Amino acid sequence: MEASEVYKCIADSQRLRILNLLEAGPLCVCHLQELLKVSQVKMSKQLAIMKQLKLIESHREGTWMVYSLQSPTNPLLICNLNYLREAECSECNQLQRDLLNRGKLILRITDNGEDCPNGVCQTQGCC
Amino acid sequence: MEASEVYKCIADSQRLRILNLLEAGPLCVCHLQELLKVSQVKMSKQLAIMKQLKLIESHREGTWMVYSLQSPTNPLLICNLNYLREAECSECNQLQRDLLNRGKLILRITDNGEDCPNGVCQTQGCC
DNA sequence: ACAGTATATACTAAATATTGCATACAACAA
DNA sequence: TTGTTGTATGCAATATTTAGTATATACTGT
Repeated sequence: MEASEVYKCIADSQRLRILNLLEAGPLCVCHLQELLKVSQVKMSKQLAIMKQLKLIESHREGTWMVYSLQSPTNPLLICNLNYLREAECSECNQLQRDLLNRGKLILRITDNGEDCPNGVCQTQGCC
Repeated sequence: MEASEVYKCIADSQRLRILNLLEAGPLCVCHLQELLKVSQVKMSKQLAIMKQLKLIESHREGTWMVYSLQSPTNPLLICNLNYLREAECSECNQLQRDLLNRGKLILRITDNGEDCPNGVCQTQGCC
């Protein structure tokens, strides 16, 4: 894949945030929506864009669609995620906060026994 | 500066090529035009975009405008240029070829004693 | 078969980015 | 001053991206 396609993708900070979250583990659409506080339509479209680029992949679990980084993961993407996690800018701080919120979300789901894609929360540190 | 602004900038492969060339040393507009085979208007506009983002800076030498990476250089930009120089994709190969062509251009200029911004070719490995 | 939940897509309007032409400006040389 | 070269910019046309509404699909439970 061309580098510029990856850049165009991560030039949108919402998409960057999604990729950052997915690098930590798979998530279903509704939880991504909740973490990013974004409408269903928009989330679905963002995911479709990245799926088309083969940066992410999805599988169905009942009515849920669970998304994860496509393996083998794109090295340019990983390179940039690693860089941004250490860097200082408001977007970078957001990426950190997102990961913390992901942790809280998973905790809440397991604690409350909330519905979640089949066994994913327990077995894969998600969703 | 926000990361997404850098990404939006380098998502355009022409701008990426310009930045790659400038990382090797300063160049004036007409030589950038020649190396990228692009119209004067377009080159000028691309440079204006990157100057506004403070990724590059310029100074005048007679009628020439000489552009270089703004120092301190943007670390995210450098990180990506370094990555792409080692990577395998058609855009990455283009970056390599551009650097070779830059070498040939400088050689030709010094050999032929072509006009060039004052002393730049001799003293700074350019232009 | 029907209703409900989760997700995707078609279509449209609005916002942004890109392109090219014409023109302006800045320095220089005659 | 005038002409020339190198470069920048205003403007209009075009292309691309984004955002929202409505609707469709896929699965589940009854």
